[in-house]
Amino acid sequence: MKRIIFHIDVNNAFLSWSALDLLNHGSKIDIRNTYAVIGGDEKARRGIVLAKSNLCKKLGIQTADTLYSARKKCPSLKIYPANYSFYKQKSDQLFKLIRSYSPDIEILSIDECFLDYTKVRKLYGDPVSFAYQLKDQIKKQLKFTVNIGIGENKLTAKMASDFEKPDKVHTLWEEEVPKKMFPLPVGDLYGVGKKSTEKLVRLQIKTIEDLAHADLNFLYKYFKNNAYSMIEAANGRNNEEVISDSTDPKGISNSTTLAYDYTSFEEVRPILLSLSENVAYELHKQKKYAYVVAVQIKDNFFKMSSHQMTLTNAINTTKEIYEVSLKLFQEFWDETPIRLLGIRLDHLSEKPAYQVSLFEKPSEKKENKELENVIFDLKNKYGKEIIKVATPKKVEKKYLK
DNA sequence: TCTGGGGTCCTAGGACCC
DNA sequence: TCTGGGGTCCTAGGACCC
Repeated sequence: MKRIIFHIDVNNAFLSWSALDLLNHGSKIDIRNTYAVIGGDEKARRGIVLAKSNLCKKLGIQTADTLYSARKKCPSLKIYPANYSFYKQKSDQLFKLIRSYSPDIEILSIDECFLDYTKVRKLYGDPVSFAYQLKDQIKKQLKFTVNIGIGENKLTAKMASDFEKPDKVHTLWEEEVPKKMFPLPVGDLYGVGKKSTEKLVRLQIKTIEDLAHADLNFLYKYFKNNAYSMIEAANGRNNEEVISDSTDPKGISNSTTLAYDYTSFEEVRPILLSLSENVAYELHKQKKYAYVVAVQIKDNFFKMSSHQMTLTNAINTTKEIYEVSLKLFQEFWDETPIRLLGIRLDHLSEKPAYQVSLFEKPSEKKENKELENVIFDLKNKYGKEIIKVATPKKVEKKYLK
């Protein structure tokens, strides 16, 4: 049986939502109709474009451009900071509205989801008219616009929502693939990024049509197992299911770009501590333990590297994560100046699988965990900022004892 | 005042085991 | 008296996504 899949995507999500936030706070202008971007803090070396208005897009400003280059393209550019907690509210409102029509939605990111229309078609009728109705209801109730793409699978639905914007409904049915998708540059295909595009173009594969008709054996030499799925996608074929039950995350990470390059272990320690605390808090919220701890470094040449360790017993406290990350850091840092530091937890488990070692005092361990549970529960109840680290030094002392 | 942060999935090579 | 082979786990890096 043929499926009908929707992909619903908020137009310029962060910028649209910030526009509402500003209007709520008495702004006279709607930044959606101006030369505006949402951008990071340049002084903190986070100066990139997170979202742009359509006017900016016309000037060639792209997401992830440096603000420096964006300003060159548009000297009168206005830059606004991101407001993630407000974005989360808007996102929740959007998914709640969509769920009121069907629980079968798969959330891809803060501003987009798939909806399997196949099962609710009998209730709501023609998919295209329903999509228009849904899009208009979102605009009316939530005051921002979306694009809705409709296809027989996730890939075509996703590609369709990316056609002309904003505030549009597009279909990409099987028979429309040659006309609507084949002429696009190969890099527009979902799953074909910068590196693959460069390689494909070198092989004279420039459009999605070129890729759709490419020889699998030939491409296999360059892309290995990815060659098959790339060709399938180019033909508009995909059989992934819409997965509505949100699956648990596979890992938890937290990283931070430093305001200047760090060159000493003393500078690094409090950062690792605070990263440890953040990931431990996330872990606590998910009631999980981690078997793998990794430390990530981006050096001042932008080279990323990481070092990880698999533990016999899964851990979950700040102290434990901090101790492991200190060890990992010391093992692999080659003293290159550091631009970014991160900690990632992997191989998460429901249980600690903890076996008390012969040489450990179990009571000490228990006390530490119980204290942290109290702290994290307070954070959950009253907000993350309720308990603040007094000074990194002091807390560090506590944890290192 | 140049380049974020949080994810997922895949691959290659080495260790280890039978 | 030249060095098997298959499976699994672990690590590091890379590509891609929003």
